[in-house]
Amino acid sequence: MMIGMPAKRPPIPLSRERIIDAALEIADSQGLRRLTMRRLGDALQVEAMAIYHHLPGGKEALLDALAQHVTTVEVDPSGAGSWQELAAAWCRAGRAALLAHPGVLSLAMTKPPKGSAAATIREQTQQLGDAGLADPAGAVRALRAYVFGSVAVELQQTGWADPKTQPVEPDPDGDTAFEQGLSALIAGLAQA
Amino acid sequence: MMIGMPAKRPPIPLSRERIIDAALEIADSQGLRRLTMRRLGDALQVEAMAIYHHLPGGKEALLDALAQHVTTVEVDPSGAGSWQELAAAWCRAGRAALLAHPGVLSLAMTKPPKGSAAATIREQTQQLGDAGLADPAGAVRALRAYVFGSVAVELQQTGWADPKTQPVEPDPDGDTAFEQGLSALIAGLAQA
DNA sequence: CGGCGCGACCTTACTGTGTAAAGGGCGGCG
DNA sequence: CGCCGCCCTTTACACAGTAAGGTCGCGCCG
Repeated sequence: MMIGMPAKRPPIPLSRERIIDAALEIADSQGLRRLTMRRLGDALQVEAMAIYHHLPGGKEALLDALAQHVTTVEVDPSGAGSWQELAAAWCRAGRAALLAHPGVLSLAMTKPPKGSAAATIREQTQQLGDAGLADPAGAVRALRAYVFGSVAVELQQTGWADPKTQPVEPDPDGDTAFEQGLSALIAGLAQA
Repeated sequence: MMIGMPAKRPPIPLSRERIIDAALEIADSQGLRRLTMRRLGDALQVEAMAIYHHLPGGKEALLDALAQHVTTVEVDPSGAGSWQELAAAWCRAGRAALLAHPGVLSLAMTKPPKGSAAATIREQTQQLGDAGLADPAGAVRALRAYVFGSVAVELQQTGWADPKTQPVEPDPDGDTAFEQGLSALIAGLAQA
């Protein structure tokens, strides 16, 4: 009797997009360590091995894709009057993308940028150069460093990983701390 | 015949210190993903389970210890004439400690600081406050962010993880890039 | 000097994980 | 109607972390 046979075809047909979204949700809600092929399969109502069909390269490729996802942003340069504003806009966008998925921050910082992530960096460099900044490559490097570090420190202090530990005194919230350091950095870059 | 019996006692008696050192070496040379209890045991000429005796808490505790190890530094404030110099000294020390063990950077940035790592932060804040800086907490936060991010970006660009990928143009070496951004940040903090 | 207790290490065993390999079944094309 | 190819599942294996319990050797007490 074929009545109760477990549907061979999944409810909706699985795609790279869906896989990455589900992976992000698991990583964010339960931590990277608990992001597992089988668990990911469960979330997608599919056996773990089905994932390999849409993501050749297995888990390594998945992690690369996640890193890429949170380091790919776009900024419209037309809204900025000066390179300072433009730089700030890029930094805020970058920070927002990283903060949106705290679970994969360590991947974003560790994995070398490829594909769209590398393209993002090139675009940012291009725009800042066009906006009149001398040595845009150096500036982008410093700005990226600050954005990465800021988000890392912010997540540390909000005690995102590990429950228990955060006996640090009440900070100013992350936003204002970020803006303060950011304007300091940009001011410093101006007189370089 | 007791001649060939595998020595029950290891050549040298295993200690928390030795465990952490061996773990750092494995993580640096082969990557965090290959740092395994059994492999660590092999490196120490011991079965994996022996480690648990000296490191209650297992792998989680080990990773915490590693993170702590690369975020614990000391700086002698007597050599600095201004808070600017002092801040720079702290940043250089922090960067050196992180660069010394690239394999565990992601842990250092992810895990909330505990124990000696937290003490390091408190000490830095204290010293900068004593040196006349207003809002030392905010400054330390910004500086730490920049140091973390700088090292991350530097390791990305030297292609530390993943072989293949680093089609970025030849950068200025990490040292000078770091110093440039650092002086920019400190200059910006001065006029805040 | 003989036993003995205890701490450092080992053995075994179980659950989970990544992934290669091979097996289905459902849709469409001839 | 039969067959093929795509997606997904099944099965299998090497290796991960770690709980439980065994074993050896050292040092201490009598």
